[in-house]
Amino acid sequence: MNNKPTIHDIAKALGINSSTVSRALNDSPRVTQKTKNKILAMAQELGYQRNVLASNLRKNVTHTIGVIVPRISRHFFSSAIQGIEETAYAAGYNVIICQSLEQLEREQSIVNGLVEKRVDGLLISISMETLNYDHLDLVAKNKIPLVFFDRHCNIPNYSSVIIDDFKGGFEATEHLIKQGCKHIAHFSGPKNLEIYKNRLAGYKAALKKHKLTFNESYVITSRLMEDDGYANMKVLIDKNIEIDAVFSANDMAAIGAIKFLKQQKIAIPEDIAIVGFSNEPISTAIEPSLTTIDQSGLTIGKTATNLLLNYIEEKSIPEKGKTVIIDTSLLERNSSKKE
Amino acid sequence: MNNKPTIHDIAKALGINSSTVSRALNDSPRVTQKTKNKILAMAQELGYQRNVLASNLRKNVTHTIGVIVPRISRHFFSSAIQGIEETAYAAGYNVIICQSLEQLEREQSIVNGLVEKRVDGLLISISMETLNYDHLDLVAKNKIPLVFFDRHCNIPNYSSVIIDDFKGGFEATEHLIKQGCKHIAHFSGPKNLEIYKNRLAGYKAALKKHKLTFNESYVITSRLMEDDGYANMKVLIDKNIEIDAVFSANDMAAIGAIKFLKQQKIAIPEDIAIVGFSNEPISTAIEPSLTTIDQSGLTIGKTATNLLLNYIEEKSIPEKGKTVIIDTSLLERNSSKKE
DNA sequence: AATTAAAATGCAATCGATTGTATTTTTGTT
DNA sequence: AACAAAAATACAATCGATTGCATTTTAATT
Repeated sequence: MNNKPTIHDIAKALGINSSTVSRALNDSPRVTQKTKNKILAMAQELGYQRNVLASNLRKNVTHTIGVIVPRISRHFFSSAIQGIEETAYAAGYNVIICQSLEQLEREQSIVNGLVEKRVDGLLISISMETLNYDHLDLVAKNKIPLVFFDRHCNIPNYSSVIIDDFKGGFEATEHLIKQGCKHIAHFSGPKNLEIYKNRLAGYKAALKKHKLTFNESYVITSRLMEDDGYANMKVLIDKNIEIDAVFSANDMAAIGAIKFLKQQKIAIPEDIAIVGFSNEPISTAIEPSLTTIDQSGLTIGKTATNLLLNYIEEKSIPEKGKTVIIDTSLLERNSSKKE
Repeated sequence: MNNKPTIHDIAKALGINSSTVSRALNDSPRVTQKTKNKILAMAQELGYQRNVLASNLRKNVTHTIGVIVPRISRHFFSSAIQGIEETAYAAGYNVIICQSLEQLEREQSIVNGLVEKRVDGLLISISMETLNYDHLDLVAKNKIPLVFFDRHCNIPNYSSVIIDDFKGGFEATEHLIKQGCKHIAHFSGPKNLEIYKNRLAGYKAALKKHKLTFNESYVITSRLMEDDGYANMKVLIDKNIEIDAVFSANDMAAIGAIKFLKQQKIAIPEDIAIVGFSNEPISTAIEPSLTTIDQSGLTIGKTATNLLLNYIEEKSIPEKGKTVIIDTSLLERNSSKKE
């Protein structure tokens, strides 16, 4: 039986019109308190629950925001999602989470599905494969507000909430230089992602400032999984490339490198110092503990959601998106402190 | 302008009826291929997208499943969510994620909201505060299929996907006994959660099997955060309670204990051996690496979702829920291996 | 008491797709 | 060519809430 009570049932039971019931339930000033009380009591009695589907259809909203991340289980993303969910929930919005799994095709189909679902807004951290942005045209065409977080695109119309990757890369590298390192390798990620471009740029800038020459062969690009870090480190050692430090663009690859070095009994930080990026929880547990750049997913998620909710409630998408930069800080730990 | 084309626009443009358009778009056999082609072409031309809201209202489905977890960013839950999302996505369902943040009140209000949203099914891992289940009556009343995962309730009507906590607790403890430990403490979690009751029961059973006496004062109950583990360990040491091992009901508390012991320069595992539970990624990074019980969130998430999807598609909720038990295994690492 | 303004409620269309039934068109048979 | 059967399409109600406009009721004023 699908006999969930509707406003019509309430109306009939009270001998009044369903429009009045609707208004009463929405606490409209057009209904007397007396009638409201009667209606509320009857709603309670019948166990009425608003049919959100019908309401949403009529009002053409969903109070739902779509979130696309590469992978939920990555710590950074799950903390960002935590921040997103908390902020959205407080504002009365639900969150639909989808994973691109780093695949462009999946990302495209997800965007399509979410637009079809009529989400009120979108938060996206793009996949490593995302080189073209045609799938976002649909979002623009439907005037759905969109905010990038962390992994953003360089499209002027959209807003982004990101961290200062350049500064992070710069500080990480400068820190190594101050420890006396002169030959600093860099593990970088896919070049279509701005974050990795910027971390690399920060690295280069720090070298330049301290008059160290940039050496192309010191930069190894990979997908920055733990295994990649391990393999990268192995390549550097096997090829006998003379380095005394590594700045890895994320923690996982740094951990991989540390594991390889420990196996080879190469001293960290004495022989090779390591700095990561992101402050994953694992970075405090590994030995030596990993120096890294703190990047609060929670803060990024909250900020991005607040920005998006603003656009949604104002019902206007700005001509020119703005970029909010969340500050980062260097956490000095044992993998790089030489004194 | 809200001029998204509807089936009526397509119908008008072709001089046919919108019901035919609807059937064509749903690939009904009641429409000729010729007409279908015309309609599909026109839909393409107008940039038509189905209004899922209207469709859902009419069909009284949402193709959405609601997921409630205590906290997204906990690694176990984020992997479970990853499994849930992947399975749901493959079946054409979206996933709304909500966090109880371990608060009963929040859990209640979330359940309410999701029922109101007319989710097709629910996956829940209950909060530490959840002692009464009245809020689930609404779910039953609305005949919404519900599957618990990991943190389940002992309500016979519902299905659960859980791991064999008893066996895990038993194996963890027996492993310590086989290493020669005779005074094994246990860090337990809130007693309203079946998982902690069962892990404790496994612990007791192993003691009994090996003729070790169970000592009430060896069991410390807390919320099992890292800080709790640290504090628990401190209490044991400060009180001079003579123990040679700890079985912690989760990894985080075990890590806290390790950190305290390392500070006190107490040797692990020689003086005190440690076993955790869950195989968090951090457990391989800590030194000594943590012996633990492997518990695949991904598998649990996938299994629970498949079970739920079955109930949803069969449109029947079984009288008696079933319990699926996912196997666990002991991962012997350095925090407990004495030889 | 009559009049009018204001407040409360009712009416009916609407959001867009779906679907049971009715009608029209096509196809096949003699 | 006539007719029945089958196939294709059209009609209209429906899902449940919302909302502009119309009508009724109440309150205020003279």
